[in-house]
Amino acid sequence: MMNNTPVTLKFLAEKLKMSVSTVSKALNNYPTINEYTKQRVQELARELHFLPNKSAINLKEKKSHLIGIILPNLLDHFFTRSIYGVEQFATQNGYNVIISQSHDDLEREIQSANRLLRNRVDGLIVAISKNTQDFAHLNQFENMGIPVVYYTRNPSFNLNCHKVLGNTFQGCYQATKFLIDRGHQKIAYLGGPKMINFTHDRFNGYINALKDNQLPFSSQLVAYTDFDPENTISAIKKLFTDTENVPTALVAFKEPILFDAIKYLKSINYPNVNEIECIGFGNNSFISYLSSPPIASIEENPESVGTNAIKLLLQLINREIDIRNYQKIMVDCKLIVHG
Amino acid sequence: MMNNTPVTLKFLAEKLKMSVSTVSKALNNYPTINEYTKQRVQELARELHFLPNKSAINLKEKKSHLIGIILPNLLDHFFTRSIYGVEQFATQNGYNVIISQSHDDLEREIQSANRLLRNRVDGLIVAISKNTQDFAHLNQFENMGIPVVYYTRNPSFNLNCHKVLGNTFQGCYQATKFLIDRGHQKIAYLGGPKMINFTHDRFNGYINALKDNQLPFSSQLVAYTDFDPENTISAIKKLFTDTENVPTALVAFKEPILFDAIKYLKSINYPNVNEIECIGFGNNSFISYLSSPPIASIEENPESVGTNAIKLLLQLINREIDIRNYQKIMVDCKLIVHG
DNA sequence: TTGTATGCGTTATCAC
DNA sequence: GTGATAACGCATACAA
Repeated sequence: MMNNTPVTLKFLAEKLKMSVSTVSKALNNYPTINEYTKQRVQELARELHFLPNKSAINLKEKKSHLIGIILPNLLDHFFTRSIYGVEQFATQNGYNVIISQSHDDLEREIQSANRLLRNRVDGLIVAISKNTQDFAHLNQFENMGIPVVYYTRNPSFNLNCHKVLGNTFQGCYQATKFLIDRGHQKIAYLGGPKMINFTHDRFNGYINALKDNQLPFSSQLVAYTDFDPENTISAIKKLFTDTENVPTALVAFKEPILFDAIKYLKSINYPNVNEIECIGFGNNSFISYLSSPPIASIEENPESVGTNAIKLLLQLINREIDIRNYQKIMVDCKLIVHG
Repeated sequence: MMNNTPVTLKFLAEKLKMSVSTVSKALNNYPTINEYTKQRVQELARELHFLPNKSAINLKEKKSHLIGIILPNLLDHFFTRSIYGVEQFATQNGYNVIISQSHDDLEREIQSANRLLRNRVDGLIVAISKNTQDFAHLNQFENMGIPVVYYTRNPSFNLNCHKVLGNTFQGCYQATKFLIDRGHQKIAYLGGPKMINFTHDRFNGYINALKDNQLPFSSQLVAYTDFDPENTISAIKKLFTDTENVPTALVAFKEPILFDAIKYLKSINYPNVNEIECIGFGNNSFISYLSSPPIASIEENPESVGTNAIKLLLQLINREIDIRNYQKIMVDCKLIVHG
């Protein structure tokens, strides 16, 4: 059952007493090749389970057919779901996807980037770590003519890069508006790491919803954290200790962080925790298991973000869009009301 | 900044007025090459950012340096965590990992397998779908001399394949024993799909723990489900309706399914739900957010399962272990008591 | 309609 | 110490 001599074009050619190029053309359905010849070649190829050697094709075409993707963490369902969109479309177009996790660590992100570069990926999709401020390791790619698409997390100050983003402004606006419409006057905002664009757009959505509905803004109602539960607790303490200015609702930049917040409030027996109406980004499937779930979630449509990223990347790879013609694509969020 | 002529060995050779082979040897630190020559070559290579062409090397070495991995779903933290172990070790050894999700669907698993075969992966790691009973699509690999390692989910009846498994017998035994030691007499067992080896080992662990502790077995206390919440509800109905034989504790084959079960019991206002002591496989990080969390979890050490799988696979690829010398590796579980 | 020759970028064998 | 040459497997321009 196990073949020792590999089945190559040459091998087929010898068996068929034809030239290698005829075999090659026959398999690739060249119009100049005789029908009968094609049949003979294709039949033998099938019979001997001929598989074209991908490395040889890659060498010839000067392509690896590999797409690199760097992201912080696959335990975050946003990224896992975004992968789904990427793989789907990449696969359909003959590309394989190599996933590399940075664990939100700059050093590992740099290593991932260098490794993917050495492996000559044809394009890169990246969600930067929370510490990424210098982009030399990512700029290498464009300098070699390899397109890069930043998705979700990206250098917000930089216009000279391709971006695919969730429209977190709109998402946050909608969430805040929803809470206002339910009669809340004191809506707290719990924001994420300031380095990355986690913060600005969402915060602006929050602010604008307040303004558009004639609610006053109070800096007492805003606090920032990151992915460390300790910092979330500090932030929550800040928001909920001023007894004269107690929030009755809360918008958080990310769902697990919101859960940490609620967990803390419960742990200190904060009065009427269940009456605080909360909304976070994510729409995590675990919500259905929570005893006091958020009243709604901001669905970020990660699959769509992923699909848009890979579609743009392939257009750049295929030179359908010039690599210097920087694109920005926004994917709308959707408010999902629970229960 | 953007190079148009690619930096190849030939290009370097011309610049340096040397032969291509000398440049190649210099870069690979051949002992026969003059020290000064090496320096000149390596310096220019660094200066011009020379990157050896992976496709050419792959062609020469008859390797793709690609590892394929087929698994049901990345939303399952077990698999996501197992990936971590795989990637870590694969990367260190110069391999890239291509992940392919079957979504527990046989048809998609077959497509994934064929795609990975076409891409000539050097080895395959696979957790089969819940419907996989025919293995032709996976046997292709071994027939071409490409090693396959089954991990976690595998054809339990088949000894002629390489396996890396969590020791679910031991995990389930430990969990059941733990509940017995806490005084429970009626411990229910909620098992998974019967096709795959989800079931046998765990069930045996349960049974053996009962037996070793002189507790009677009752088929009333055993029910089976899969990943469909509907079926879980049916199973739970079976377990908790016989009022004379009501379980006071429950062991479940997978944590999210356990959560579905508890959620259902709560939804029907089952009396004293919080007093039912539950244990499931997984040790999901979301547990800390649950108001009535399981009393303990069976930690399956997925990272270690992944690491063992890739280590075995690389040994097979490198012919350090004969491909017909079938290996079976067990990774112990650990009972994690919460709170 | 088919075959010959060349090149993709690298490594390895053998001369020199 | 260094260099010419072949080979890996495939695709294609050109010749026949």
